[in-house]
Amino acid sequence: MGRAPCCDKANVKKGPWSPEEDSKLKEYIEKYGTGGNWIALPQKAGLKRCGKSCRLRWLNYLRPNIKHGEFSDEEDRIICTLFASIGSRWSIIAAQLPGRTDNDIKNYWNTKLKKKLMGMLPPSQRKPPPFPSSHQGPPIQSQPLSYKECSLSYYSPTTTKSFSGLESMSVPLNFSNTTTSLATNNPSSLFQTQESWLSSMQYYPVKENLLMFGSEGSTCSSSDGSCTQISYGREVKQEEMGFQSYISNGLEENQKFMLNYGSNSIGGQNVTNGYFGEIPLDYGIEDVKQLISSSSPNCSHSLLNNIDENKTQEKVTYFYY
DNA sequence: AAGATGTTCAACCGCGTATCG
DNA sequence: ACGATACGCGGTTGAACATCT
Repeated sequence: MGRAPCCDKANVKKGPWSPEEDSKLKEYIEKYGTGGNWIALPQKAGLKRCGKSCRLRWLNYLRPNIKHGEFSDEEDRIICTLFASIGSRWSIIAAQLPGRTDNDIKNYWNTKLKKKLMGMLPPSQRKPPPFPSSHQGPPIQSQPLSYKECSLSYYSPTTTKSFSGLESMSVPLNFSNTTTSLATNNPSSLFQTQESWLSSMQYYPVKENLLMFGSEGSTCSSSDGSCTQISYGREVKQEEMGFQSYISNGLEENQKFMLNYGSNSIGGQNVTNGYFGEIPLDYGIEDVKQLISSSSPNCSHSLLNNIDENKTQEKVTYFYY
């Protein structure tokens, strides 16, 4: 049995918004706010629209300070770098780009940026060998690496279940310059990009179980105007922890390094999309990482190098473990 | 000029999660 | 604790427009 519809589909208008509808919605929200209830809003505002439709229209088009038009090179860099790091977490990426919406960024990525990146590669590399995805073929690591062997891996302190579909995360990140082996099609590039990405970040222990990425001071924006950027302490909303990483034992002997891109689970067990789940794009995250690491220095290299110089230096990211 | 093909982007859909009673 | 409801997110669709043949 399916979920109950959020509104009476028969009595709501669909399709493009008319200028009249736009002004009705805008006027109402500017006057009364959303009231925290999008479902009831259209009726109050005199609109024959679904609440979700109103919300989307407001967030993606009508709300103040929305930026339309071309993306700057700087924005390109941020998008590429974040995509390489966290995958298609568009709302998080949007939070780093004031005035841009997740929908905008998603569209921009899918229609332009992906192709732009591909164009930077030499022809022989434009279609990299398919990275073993989570749903095709055997896992990269059928046997979990020991923590000594694999300093970057998914780690769940609470479960011994296998990480089906997540094995692609078991990429060694060699902080201590020990040699490692990895069964990927292109381990060196992976390794290189993982390392270059992480080394491009500033990270340092703040407290015993807390690492801080970036630098101090933080402002943020997101598609709904709330602050969803990274995280701000243990009391942050769940959604703000979407970018959380649990890092343990990554920087010292006997330490384990773990990133968790899952929004709600230690060890990433509930990750269903984004980095380690389905990767529907023609060029997945690993491809992008490779692109970023291997394309021309004056462009792609700066993607990684400039991110913290220009943007994330203004951000602060706490990672609990 | 006209049809075919490609591109863009606003909007929709369904799912996971948070919140509330 | 549990079910109902609402929100937010990411993937997908399709109409409008642009470019090609």
